Amino acid sequence: MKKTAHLFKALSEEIRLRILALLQDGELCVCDLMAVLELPQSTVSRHLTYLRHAGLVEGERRGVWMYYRLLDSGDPLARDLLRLLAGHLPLFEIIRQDRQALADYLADKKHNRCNEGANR
Amino acid sequence: MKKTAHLFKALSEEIRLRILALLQDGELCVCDLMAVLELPQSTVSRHLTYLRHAGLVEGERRGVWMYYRLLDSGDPLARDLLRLLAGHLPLFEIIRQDRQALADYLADKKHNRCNEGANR
DNA sequence: TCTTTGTATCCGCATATGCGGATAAGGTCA
DNA sequence: TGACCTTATCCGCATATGCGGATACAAAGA
Repeated sequence: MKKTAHLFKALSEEIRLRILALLQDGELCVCDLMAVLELPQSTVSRHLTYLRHAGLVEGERRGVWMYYRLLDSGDPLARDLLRLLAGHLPLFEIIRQDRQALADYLADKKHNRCNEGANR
Repeated sequence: MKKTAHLFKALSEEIRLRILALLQDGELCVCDLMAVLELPQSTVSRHLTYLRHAGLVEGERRGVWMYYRLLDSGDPLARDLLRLLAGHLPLFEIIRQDRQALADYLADKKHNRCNEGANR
C-alpha cells in the first residue's frame, strides 16, 4: 500500500511526467534528457532514480552511458498507469514541444556526443 | 499539466487512497470517515479538501452534514484513475479491513449519530 | 437568540522533497 | 596508470506538505 502511494508520488511532478513521455518513444540516456529538458545533470539523474525506485523505469549501463526505458514488467498497477499516461500525456502542449525538441536533437548529429552512433 | 501532477499528488498519500476506497461503496460524511479511519476531524476534513481540489470527489451539504462522493464527471484522466483504483485498491488488506470496519459501523445503529436515519 | 452539532480553516511545528553546485564513482581509451 | 567522459550521490538550503489542537463558521432546533 505504501508502495502504491509512492508510485503516485513518483508521478506527481511535472518533470517526471515529461521524462516518462519522452521515454515512450524509446530509451534515452541521461545526457539526452539533459539536452532536451535543459536541466542540470544532477536534477535529471535524481528524477530518474526516483522513477526507478517506483518501478516505472529501468536503467541499463552500456559503456559510459546509462540508458533508461519504461519498465513494462512492473507490478500491474504500474503497468496500467504507464498505459494510461501513454494515452493522456500526448495531449499536453509541453509534451508535444518536448517530443519535437527530442526529434530535433536526435536529428542534429552534432549533438550526438552521447549516442553510440556518433563521433566514435 | 500542473493540474495533472496535482492529481497524482492527491493520490500519493495512503490515507487519501483509503478514503477513496471507502467512497467507492457510496457517499459518506466526515464523521463517518472519522469513525472508520479513527482520525481526528481536522485531518479527515483536510484530506477531503485536497481530494476535492484535485477533482476526485465532490461534497454536498445536507443539513449539518457534508456528504462526499466520488466525482465521476471530472476530467478524463481523473475518471480513468478512479476506475483503475476501483480495480486495484480492493486487493490491499488494509482496504478490506477499512471496508469491514465501515460495514460494522453502519450496522451498529448506536453509532449513527451523523446519519439522517438515526435518533432524529 | 442561544445552544448544540458537524465541518472548515488557522496555527505552529515537524518532516519530506526539490534544487543545483560540488564531489565521488564507474567506464573507456591511449 | 592517467586523462576524460558520463552518471550517481552528497551537501546545504528553500519550499511544500502533513499533523492535530484550537478556533471560526454553518445549520438546525429550543
